[in-house]
Amino acid sequence: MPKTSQAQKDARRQQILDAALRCFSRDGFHATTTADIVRESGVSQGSLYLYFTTKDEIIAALADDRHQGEAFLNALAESEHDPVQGLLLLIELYGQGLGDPQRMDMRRVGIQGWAEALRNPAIHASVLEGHAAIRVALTGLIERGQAAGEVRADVDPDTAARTLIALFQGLVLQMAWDEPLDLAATGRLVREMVGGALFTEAGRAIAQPAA
Amino acid sequence: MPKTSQAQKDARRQQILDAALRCFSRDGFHATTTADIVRESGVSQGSLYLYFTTKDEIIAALADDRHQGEAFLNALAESEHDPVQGLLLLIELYGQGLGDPQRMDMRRVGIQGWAEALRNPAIHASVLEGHAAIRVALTGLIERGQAAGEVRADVDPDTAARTLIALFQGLVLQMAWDEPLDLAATGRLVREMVGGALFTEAGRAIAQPAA
DNA sequence: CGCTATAATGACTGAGCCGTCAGTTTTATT
DNA sequence: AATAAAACTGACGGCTCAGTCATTATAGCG
Repeated sequence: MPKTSQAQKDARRQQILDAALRCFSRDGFHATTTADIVRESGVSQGSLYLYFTTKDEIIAALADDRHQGEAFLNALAESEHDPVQGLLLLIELYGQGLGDPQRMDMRRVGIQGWAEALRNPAIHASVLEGHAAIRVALTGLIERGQAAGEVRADVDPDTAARTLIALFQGLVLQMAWDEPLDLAATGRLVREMVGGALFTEAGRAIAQPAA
Repeated sequence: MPKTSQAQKDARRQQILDAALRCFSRDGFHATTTADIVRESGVSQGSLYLYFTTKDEIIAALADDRHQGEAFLNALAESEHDPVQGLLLLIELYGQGLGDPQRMDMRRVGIQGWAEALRNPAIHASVLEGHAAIRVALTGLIERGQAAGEVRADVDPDTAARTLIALFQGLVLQMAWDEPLDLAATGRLVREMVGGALFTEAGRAIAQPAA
C-alpha cells in the first residue's frame, strides 16, 4: 500500500520538470547540473533519482511534454473551417504564440533541442516527431485547399508545409535572440507571401476579408 | 628570432580549428573534450594551449572564421546587378549552399552556435554580427529595388530581410536534421513567395526570365 | 501507540575533464 | 659541433559532476 497518492507523485515529478525547464532555458542542457535542478526545484539530490533515472531522461521528458501542447493543431486542421481561413488562422495563432513571454522558456529550451537533435538520437526522434505533427496538419489543410480550388494545384503540399515551418522556426530563433522583430509587419508579410505563392484567385478572394 | 614562420603557426592553428570543427559537428560544443580535439588534430594536449588559451576561445575562433565566408554578400549586394535579379541570385546562391555537403560541418556547428548564443554573450554577439551582415546586404537590395519601383513601397525592408533570413535558417535546420527537402521545389516556392509579397508588377516582369 | 513499508535525504564516490608545467626535442645561428 | 631559444610534449593536479546508498523521516494500519 503506497504512502503517497499518484497525484502527489505526479505533482512532484512536474515540480522537477518545471525547475529543469527554467534551468535549461537559462544555462542550456549541458551547463545545467543536477545540483542546479535540485536547488531550483527544492527536492533533494536523491529524490531527483526517484523520479528520473538519469539527467537525460529529464531532458527527454521535457521534449515529450512539448508535444502535448500541439494537439490543438489537428483539431484546427480537421475542423470545418475553410482551408484558406484555416491556414491563415494557424499562421495567426503561431504568430501570437511568438510574442507570448509566458512561453519564452519553452521556446529557448526548444531551440536547445534543435541543436541537441543533431547528435542525440532520442532527441532527434522526438523533435522530428513534433515537426511531423505540424507538417501533417499543414499538408492536410493545403490539400483540402487544392481540392477546393483555393490553393494552386502546382504547389507540392509537403514542400509548402516544410517551407512555412522553416519560416516560423527562423522567427522563433530570432525572437529568442532578442532581435527587434516587428511582429505585426512580419505577420502581414507572411500572409502576403502565402497568398502570393500558394493561393489561387479564388483563395485570395477568401483570404482578403480575414486580412 | 623565432624558430617557426608565421605561416607555419597559422597552419598549425588552422589544423586545430579544422579538427575542432569536425569534433563539434559530431558531438556538439559541450560533449567534445579537449582530448577529442587533440586526437582529431594530431597535436598534443599541451600544444593546444599554445595556440588557444581556452576551449571557449576555440569556439569563438570558429564563430569568427564563419564570417569570413560571407564577404561575398556585400560584393553582390552593392554590385551593378538589378536589385530584383540580385535578390533572386542571392536566394539562388544560398539555396545551392544548402545542398552542398562540403559545408555540412559548418552548418551543423552553426546551429550549435544558434543555441549557444542563447546563453553565451560572446557567441551571441558573434552570431548576431553575422546575422546583421546578411541583413544589411538584403535591406540594401530591397531599398534599391524600392527606389527603382521594382519592390513594393509598402514593404518594410528590415522586416522583409529578417523574414527571408528566418526562412533560410529554418531550411538549414531541416537539412541538418536529414529531412527530405526537395530543394528544387523549395527554391521555386521561395521565388514565388518573394515575387508575390515583395515585387511590384515591374519587379515581377524582371524576375520572370530568371525563373 | 508501536510496526512496517514507502519516501526522502545529503554526504559521498569514482569517473572524467580542463588546463599546467617540468622536462624533451627541434631549429637557427655561431 | 655547440649553444640557446623556441616549440612541443604528455603525465598529472585540482576540480566538477552524475549518480548512489546508508540512514532518517513519514504515513497508514491494527
